[in-house]
Amino acid sequence: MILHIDMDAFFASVEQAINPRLKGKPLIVGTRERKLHTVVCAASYEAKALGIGSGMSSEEAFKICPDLNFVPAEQSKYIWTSGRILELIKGYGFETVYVSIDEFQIDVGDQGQSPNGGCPSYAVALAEDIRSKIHKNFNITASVGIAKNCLLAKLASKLNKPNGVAVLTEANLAEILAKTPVEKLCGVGEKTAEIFHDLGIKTCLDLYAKTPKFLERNLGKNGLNLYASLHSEESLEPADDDPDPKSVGHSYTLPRSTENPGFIRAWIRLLADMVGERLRQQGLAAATTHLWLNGPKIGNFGAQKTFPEATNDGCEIFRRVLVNMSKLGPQTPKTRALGVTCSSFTHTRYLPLFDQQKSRESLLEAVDRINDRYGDGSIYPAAITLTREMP
DNA sequence: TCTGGGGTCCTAGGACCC
DNA sequence: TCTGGGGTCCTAGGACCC
Repeated sequence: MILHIDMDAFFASVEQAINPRLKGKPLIVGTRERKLHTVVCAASYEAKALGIGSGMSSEEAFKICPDLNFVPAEQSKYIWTSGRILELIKGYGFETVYVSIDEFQIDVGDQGQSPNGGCPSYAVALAEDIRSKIHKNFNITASVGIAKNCLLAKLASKLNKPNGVAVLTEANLAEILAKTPVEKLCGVGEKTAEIFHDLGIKTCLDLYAKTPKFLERNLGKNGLNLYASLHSEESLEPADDDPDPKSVGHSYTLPRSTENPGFIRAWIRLLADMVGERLRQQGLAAATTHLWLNGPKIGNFGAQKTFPEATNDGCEIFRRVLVNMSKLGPQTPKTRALGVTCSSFTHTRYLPLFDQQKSRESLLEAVDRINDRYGDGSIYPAAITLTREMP
């Protein structure tokens, strides 16, 4: 049996735990400092009760509830809390997997299963114990789903949210899957759901009954994977808690579209710098840079290029992004949003050090130390100050 | 008036190598 | 000179997740 542990309204709950004044009140956590031009990253259950949900623009949320409390997201708090919760769960001694910042899975083996498909009381007792410890230690609630595999356990965790436990057993599986729309299943998004509906698959039970051949014919590898995850009875694979990232990027949506090339270049420079700083923090250097632009005329434009040497210097990343941008021609297109992403990493400890790079590296080290000590943005390239609208 | 920001994985075609 | 078959790397784009 697998237990899927899912924090309830995680970011919002952490903020309410830190600031008791926010307890019991409608609250949203936004993606930016300012409460306008942001979207809801997490909503407290008090806000959800009013019809506010994540993904909604904050303007819309404030229209529904003018006294809404707003807190800008601060990743470090959630990462810290997430890490402590992971430690707590690992303390039980089962195979544990970190799924995402607010989700964890443990494999309790056969102990959770009783012979005739009845209630696996051991797993339920364990789930309640974990939930109460999380509540006691962090003052936030969690919901737990219990089932024979990860995908079904994750599905189950949503059934009695918030602050509840749900168990899928052989005895109740069909009944519950029949009541659950197929798009609730992780891995079934908008496009896949559309295909399923055309095939007459409406509920999770409809999907559960299909053969692997049928799913492969209609969805390719994705269908085959879905079948495997849905029917799997394998134990949890040990996974690395902190694997190296595959890509690191930053993007930003401007308040309005602009064609001002200096403005756009300054933003690219800033984003490149932010990416470089994060790469250095993680001891990584990247060979591939990717530029993404979005505008009314161009739609989504992406261009990536791989260079022979890896870098984590914001200035160099910026130069490389400009190479990508030249694919657009000499004219700067009207731009609404832009992003810089790096990938194809090597660890800096394996990187050869050339003499001419040494002074550049000590400069970057000094910049990082200053920003570390006095806060991000204490020192930055002058090229970024081209416009007063920069944060 | 579109609607943020951070990611992963998969597919498919082209270039290039043996 | 043409042709086959096997493989890797790179780029672009789509779908999905939190």
